[in-house]
Amino acid sequence: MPKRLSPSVSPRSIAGWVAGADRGAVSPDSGTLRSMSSHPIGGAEIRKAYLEFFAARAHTVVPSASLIPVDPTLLLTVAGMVPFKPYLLGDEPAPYPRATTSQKCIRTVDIDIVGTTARHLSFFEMLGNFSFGDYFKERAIPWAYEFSTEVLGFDPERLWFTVHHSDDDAAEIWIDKVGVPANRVQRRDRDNFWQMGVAGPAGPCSELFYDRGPEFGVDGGPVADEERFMEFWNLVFMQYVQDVPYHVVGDLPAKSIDTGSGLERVAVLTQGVDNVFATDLLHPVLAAGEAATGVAFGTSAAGDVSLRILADHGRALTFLIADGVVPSNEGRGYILRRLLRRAVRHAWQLGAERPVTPYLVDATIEVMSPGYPALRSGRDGIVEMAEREELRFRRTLESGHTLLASELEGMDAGGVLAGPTAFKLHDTFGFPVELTEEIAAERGLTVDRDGFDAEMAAQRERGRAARAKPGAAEGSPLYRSILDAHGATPFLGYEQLDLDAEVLAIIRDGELVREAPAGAEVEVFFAGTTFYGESGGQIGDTGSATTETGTVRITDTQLPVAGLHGHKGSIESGKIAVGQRAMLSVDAGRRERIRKSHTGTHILHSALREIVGSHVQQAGSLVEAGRLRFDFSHFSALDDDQLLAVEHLANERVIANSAVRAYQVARAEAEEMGALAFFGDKYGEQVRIVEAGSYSRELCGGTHVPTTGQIGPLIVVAESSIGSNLRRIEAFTGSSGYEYLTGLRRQLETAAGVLRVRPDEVGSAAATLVARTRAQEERIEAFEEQSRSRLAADIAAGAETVGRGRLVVAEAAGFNPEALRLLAMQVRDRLGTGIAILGSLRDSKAGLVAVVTADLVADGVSAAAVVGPAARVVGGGASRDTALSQAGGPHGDRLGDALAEARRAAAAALGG
RNA sequence: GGGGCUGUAGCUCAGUUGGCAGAGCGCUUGCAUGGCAUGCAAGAGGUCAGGGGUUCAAAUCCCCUCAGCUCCA
Repeated sequence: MPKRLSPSVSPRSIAGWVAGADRGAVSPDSGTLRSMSSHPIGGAEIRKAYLEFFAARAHTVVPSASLIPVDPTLLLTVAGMVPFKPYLLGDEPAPYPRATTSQKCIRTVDIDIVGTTARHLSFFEMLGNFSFGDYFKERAIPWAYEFSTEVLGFDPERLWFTVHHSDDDAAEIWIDKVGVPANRVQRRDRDNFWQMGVAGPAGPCSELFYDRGPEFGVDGGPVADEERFMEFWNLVFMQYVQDVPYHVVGDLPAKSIDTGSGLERVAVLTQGVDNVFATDLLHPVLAAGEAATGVAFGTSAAGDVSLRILADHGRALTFLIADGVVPSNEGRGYILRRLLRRAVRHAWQLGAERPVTPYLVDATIEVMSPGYPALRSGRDGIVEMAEREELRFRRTLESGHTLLASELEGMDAGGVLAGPTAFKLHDTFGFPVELTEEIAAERGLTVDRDGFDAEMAAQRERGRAARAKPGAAEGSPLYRSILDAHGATPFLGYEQLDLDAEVLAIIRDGELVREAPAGAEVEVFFAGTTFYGESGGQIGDTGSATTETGTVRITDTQLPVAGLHGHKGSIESGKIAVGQRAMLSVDAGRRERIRKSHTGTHILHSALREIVGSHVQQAGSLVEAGRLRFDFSHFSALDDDQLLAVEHLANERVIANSAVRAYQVARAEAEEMGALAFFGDKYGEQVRIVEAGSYSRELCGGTHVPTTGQIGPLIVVAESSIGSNLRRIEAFTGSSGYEYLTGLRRQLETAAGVLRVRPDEVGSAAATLVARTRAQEERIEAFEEQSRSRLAADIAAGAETVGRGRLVVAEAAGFNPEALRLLAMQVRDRLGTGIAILGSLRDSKAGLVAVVTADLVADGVSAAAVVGPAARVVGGGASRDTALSQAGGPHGDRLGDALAEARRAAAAALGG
């Protein structure tokens, strides 16, 4: 037993977690997991103890951030350090020297093995303590040991440790300072080196392992077996800078600590169970899976894997939806869809007939809402979203199932389903290959998995190739060097459009130059700028910059790296040089039109949320001079009434002419105010809020008009789909909106002139006209029918008896194929027994048709045989029907010959 | 961002090398019937998603647009 010390836990309560921890947790079969000693056992207890432990050591307790990271380069929050990345990388000053969190995370790289191991999860909570240039290894290591042994009560005899083979410091701290046996500190290479996969900070790490005992695997420490020796804590020591992975080029100025301890894994150890699914954090969700599918855990090995997947994915999808992710075919929406569909697929395989996601969501909320209260208030929306997607996928499964059945039809046992066929089912119809394999197996068949994988690889390659093309040469190091040399180039263009600023750097043809001559295409950087760099959907400003020796015409402004404004354009006259003062001047008219669109976008967004629903979330936008485009999440197309209502509300808000205010606040404050924030934008600790009236409040760095009235007409011109659950709305603003309306009015007046009615009568007049036209068409049709009838009678009257029936051959001018066929049928009906052959010349092309009465058809006479040779005479072909064969050809001048040919063939058929 | 697939009657879908637009279910009407998917008969219902092209002839082949499904990144 470890010696008992009084844990140094802060008495002050920690926001968010305490309530949850106090409720205790329920184990699968043994009542509460409230510990009898002072050691935490339940998941919520561990979470609380961890945060209190580090709070007592001067760490700021930071609430779990959203699964949607602020960092636009990341799809999801995949680790506890993600919210702190800017501080760890030194991009932004940390607001506190130390922090501790229990961070919700999603990681799907290991998704295929979830359920098959004791410890892999796609959704998990990461306990972490962080130091931003404050303490380093010397404290991180002893604290990790102290928490493990004294707070968690782990037996020191069972703890093992790894360090990087180069990291003597860490080994020394473990052995000499902490006093663990040297033989339990093992050295590893890349397993104990942390990096981002790209150039940047990196460092060795040290991990803590718990020996679960001989029944779990072989002896020899984590180097030998990671199932028996379970990793539960990773301490990352960020101390190096590397230019490419594994190539260290120097030391980091401020060394940092980033640790991560998987809450679920710790719970396995404190609760004495053998896998994460048996902990109080997962088991209730697994039980919900049993209830939903009617399959009890322990029935079969495959069933157990499925139930575990339901438990894990159920938690993941609940949290993803709660954080605003919508199932879609791209980005994080696609990850959600894949998790959800995998869960549904397993439920389906277990024979579940009812939707299972509502069970999983409710169980997850029950377990997790103490720590995440927002889950409970969002419950109905989460269930609706999940169930909607589940039902949709069930339909996909049904139709894929029938497709597969028809593919397997007629295959003998032992056969192999072709890889491309399996791939097509997967790629085109979304039918999982695992299901294909399983269903094939039921019939004694196998699937060519290699062929499938090859198709899959080809698909991936296509995606990569398409991706590699556009952003050819980024030249990011170049920009980085400018930023490092001069710092950020502040944007000063909210209040003014002109500015006197020094030229800091010039890039020409991908290289830094001292000066650039007339005609050169350049990207120029100034010490400050009034030009807005494209971001948040708002396009970059244009204008000019003039120095004492020349002028640059600026055609676009970008932010190649955060904080650095690149002004792209060409030297219009003279030359410019680094170090000169430049007079910057933004194209004021264009900026004004952009401002109108940007504020208009916010107003449109607020109107959409009000009319369509609060599930509407921004998924991207484009703000240009005079027009805007806004992408948002929504299930289906907006109907005309909704579109009209949105436009109406937006324009009411424009007309109300409310004030638009922009101000800076701390990020936490903004979140409390409920400002709408969106991924893809980068926000520091200080954020800018833009408010319009009382209805819109968004985090936004863009430029806006001071009052909404200045937006002018906001005219919605299009609403379309850009993928499932994603819509796009487009609108004109300002004078573009006005011009669009006047254009429409001109069109209307033109139409009114043509119709000779007042503009407000155009609709009814057009409707009347269409109705009258249709009536006339019907009358014409009737007349044609009559005249066709008379003509048919005349033609039939000219029939002569040949052999065993009557034969008539006639030519009628100007009949189209359809009319000719109808005529032929009428002739046939007046013939009794016989053959009719009609020809028509139209636009110098020949049309032919032959009909044979039913009794002759039964006798073996074929219309196709009669008219086929004739069709060849006019250079065409004939249909193969025996009762009626239609033919034709381009050589109208040969129609007479063709009819003669047809007559001969018909006479022969009649035996004449 | 890059692929694949689909769009035909109210619904589910057929439609052969391009040649008379169909089936089942549903609907209407009539007749039969002691029900639980009742039987028989008649009928209505179509911009073959929209537009352009090729062709003597296009639901069918080609191009564009719209809508939906799906995979990859």
